Amino acid sequence: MPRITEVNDVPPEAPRSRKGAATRARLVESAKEEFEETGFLETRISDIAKRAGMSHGSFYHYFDSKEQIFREVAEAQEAVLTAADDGDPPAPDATEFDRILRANRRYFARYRANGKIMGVIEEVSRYDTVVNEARMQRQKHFAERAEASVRRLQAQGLADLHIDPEIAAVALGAMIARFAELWIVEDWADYPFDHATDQVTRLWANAIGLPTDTVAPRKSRAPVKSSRKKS
Amino acid sequence: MPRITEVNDVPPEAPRSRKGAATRARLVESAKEEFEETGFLETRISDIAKRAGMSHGSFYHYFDSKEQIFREVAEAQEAVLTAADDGDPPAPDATEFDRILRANRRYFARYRANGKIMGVIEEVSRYDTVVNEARMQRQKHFAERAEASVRRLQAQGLADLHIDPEIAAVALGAMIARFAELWIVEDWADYPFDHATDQVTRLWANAIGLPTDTVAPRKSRAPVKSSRKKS
Amino acid sequence: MPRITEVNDVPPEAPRSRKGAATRARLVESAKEEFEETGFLETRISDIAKRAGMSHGSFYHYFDSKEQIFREVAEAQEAVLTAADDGDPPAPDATEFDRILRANRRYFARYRANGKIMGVIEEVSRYDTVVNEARMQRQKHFAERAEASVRRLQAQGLADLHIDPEIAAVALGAMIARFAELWIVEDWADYPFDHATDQVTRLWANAIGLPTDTVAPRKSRAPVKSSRKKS
Amino acid sequence: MPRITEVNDVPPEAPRSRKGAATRARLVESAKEEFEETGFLETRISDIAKRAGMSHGSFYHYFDSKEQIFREVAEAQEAVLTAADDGDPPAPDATEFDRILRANRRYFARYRANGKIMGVIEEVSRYDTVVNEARMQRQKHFAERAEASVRRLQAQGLADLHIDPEIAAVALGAMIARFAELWIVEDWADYPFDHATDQVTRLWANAIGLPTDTVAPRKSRAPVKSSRKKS
DNA sequence: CATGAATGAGACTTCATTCAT
DNA sequence: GATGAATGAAGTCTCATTCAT
Repeated sequence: MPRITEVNDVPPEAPRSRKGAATRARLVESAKEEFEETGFLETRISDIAKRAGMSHGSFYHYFDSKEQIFREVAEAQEAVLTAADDGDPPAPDATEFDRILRANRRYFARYRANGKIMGVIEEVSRYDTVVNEARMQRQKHFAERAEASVRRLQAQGLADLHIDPEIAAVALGAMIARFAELWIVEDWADYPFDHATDQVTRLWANAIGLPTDTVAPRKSRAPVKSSRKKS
Repeated sequence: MPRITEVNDVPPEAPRSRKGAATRARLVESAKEEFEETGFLETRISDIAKRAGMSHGSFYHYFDSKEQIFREVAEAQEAVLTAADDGDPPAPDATEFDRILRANRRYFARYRANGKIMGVIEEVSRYDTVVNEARMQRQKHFAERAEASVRRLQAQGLADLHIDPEIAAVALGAMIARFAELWIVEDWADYPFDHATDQVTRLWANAIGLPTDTVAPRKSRAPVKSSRKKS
Repeated sequence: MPRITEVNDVPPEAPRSRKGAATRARLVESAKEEFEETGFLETRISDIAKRAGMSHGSFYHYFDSKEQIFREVAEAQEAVLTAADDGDPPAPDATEFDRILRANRRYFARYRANGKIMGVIEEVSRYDTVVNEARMQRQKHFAERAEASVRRLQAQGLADLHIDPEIAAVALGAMIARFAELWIVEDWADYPFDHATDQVTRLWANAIGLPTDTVAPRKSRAPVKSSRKKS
Repeated sequence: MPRITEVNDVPPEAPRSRKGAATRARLVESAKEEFEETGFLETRISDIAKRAGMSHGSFYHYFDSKEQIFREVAEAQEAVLTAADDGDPPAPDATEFDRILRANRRYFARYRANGKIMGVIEEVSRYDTVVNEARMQRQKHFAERAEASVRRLQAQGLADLHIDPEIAAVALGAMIARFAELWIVEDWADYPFDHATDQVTRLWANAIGLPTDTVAPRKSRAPVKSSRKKS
């Protein structure tokens, strides 16, 4: 299991028949499930093939290695996380706080819907540079949007001018990402979804100096005593 | 390389002679270096032994497995990160902001001094529950201190009462931890140390509503154009 | 890739249609090219099929195995080497030496025109008895002609009676064959074609005691210093 | 089974203990036997290990691959063929013919004593450049000695000046080598050893114009009818 | 304590060959 | 005839771990 740092330059060609495409899709599906249940390192190629109902040799018609199929799984997942909004458009009179809240809620909801595989991606990104690259792209995607947002708010006099938008974007993005991992993958505690989302967004808003005066305290049950799961 | 989830209950007995203890220490030292250079998965036990200048088989006099020796390396590292303050005591008239800044600076400095191995710990913690446990202890260590701090500040009227101290502690700890990894391990950008430290602390302080009015803007070069390294 | 020692008794039926015959010919052609470029062992059936512009599975309509198609390629090649004279008939007053020279020149010229595949045949003949058999037939073909020639010359008083015609035929045939391989396949040295041909023929003639007095020294640049290529 | 063209740059280190050296020697011995009985391609690493009475994994302590161990076997064999004379020194009054005869007899005797492995070397040399290189070295060794010999005889007026010593050396060396292979490996015919040796030497001597007048016809049973084995 | 030889479980890969469409 | 998906036998190789010396 060598540390993977390069992409194979000659991946197996795309399937040429409808049946082949279906088989390939079945493999990706099975791979995702295996990775979720068994983790990356423990998953064997023959497990994936067996789950997809075919011989292990068939795997090699479609993928060169476990790394390669994982990258496909991971990329699909990253795409889900960074996909454009999929719900109702925000109310026209939504506050800035609401906009941020909405984005965070979407992120956490999507993360939670795929917690298992997200954990595996976090793992693999540490030793597969290709996967790491994809993860960094996601990070960057969010960081850029956040940075632009901070600059805009600063220009509008709504955010603290002492804040460096670039660092703020990275640090707050880090907060969201790592909080999601701790909360959902590591099972750190089982905060109520809305409460945690609201609180984290409040931290974000405060951090950049966005006034939250207008924000009703929400029945936010804080301060709660503790919902911690692990000591 | 099975996913490790249990600690071996019968570790090799502690070395009895002085020479044995020295040999053991040499192994730990060599292991750390190998892990830093090669990563956990790629490092072989024989590499560690060779670097320590001894034969392959001798390793087993001191450790049961690569996992076991890694845990020792990782625990030493976690201890360094959470060690009590090692510098001059804070000035008696230090502001609350300064106290937080001081803690963050210490954390980043220590993290930076051991960036390589921290990255490997992040990796391994994803598939070795013992290592993960140690990492979670660190997280918890910081979270508890942060939570207590927030509660105290709220009680003193210095922090936003809408903030849930528990979630704030976890989220802000996550921000610090992940920002450190991105900045130092992932080499996301090369922010000047003091500037980044100051900015992140400012975000923290703002987040909990700690007044920063009294804080001189510092020659914080913000807003900077960009110091990003990777696109 | 088992050592092949038997011929499959039920080869695929000969193609029935014109199109089939053309396809089959295309395969043989492609196979020869692949073998020349890649060698026998490294060539895969799918390489041959791909080069012939058809799918992998189609190969089996025409041939049972890589060995079988190689035999066809090799036999065609052997046939070329042993084919009857193709040029002008020898001058009626040609000397015996000239007759031998003419035969050798023809052999070397044909060998050289197909050096690549000849090398592969030499290789494969070592582990495919069918190919070896064909090669031995060629050897025997030349040996028989040579033996008859020696006997005739001995009867005419033109050759040394101490020479055993059978052994002479084999040994001199071996000399020609192996010299060709060294010179052309192994690239031992780049002797001028006419010079080498002349010299080797002279050795042959001398060996059997055929008088070469009548042979003009030819502008044979011998003794040359050296034209060796490899040390 | 890739076509091998390069030597591994990091071969397993030499055995460090007496026992290891013995084991290694046992492997080489077993490998030679397996190659002789089964041929190179058909021999599996586990066959070699099993014959040497050890697990297949142990093989990898000493060699990286089948190719590597074969090279060692082949080199030892080439060394045998080119070793200095091992018998009684030639009589001081030996004729030039006798000297050549003696060399040829030695070569054939050694070749015959190792016919099986010589055949395998011939095979492997076609697809392993390292083995081929060793074989070419042997060829060159003989060619150089022969060339020097021809030049000397020419200078002494004992050899035909029309002969190019370089080409003669290569061609006559080729004759000896290939005749040995046909005779001994290919089992072309079972010529009596002395008769064949004598005849081939006579061809050699004649070829370069070395007078053989003084040579008693020897009870050379030539001309024999035929001793051919294969049609 | 130290050595390094020996083991063997376990996974990976290739590719000739079959066969349903 | 042609296609290309599917199979699985067969062999390779690694390396953690044991153990006799």
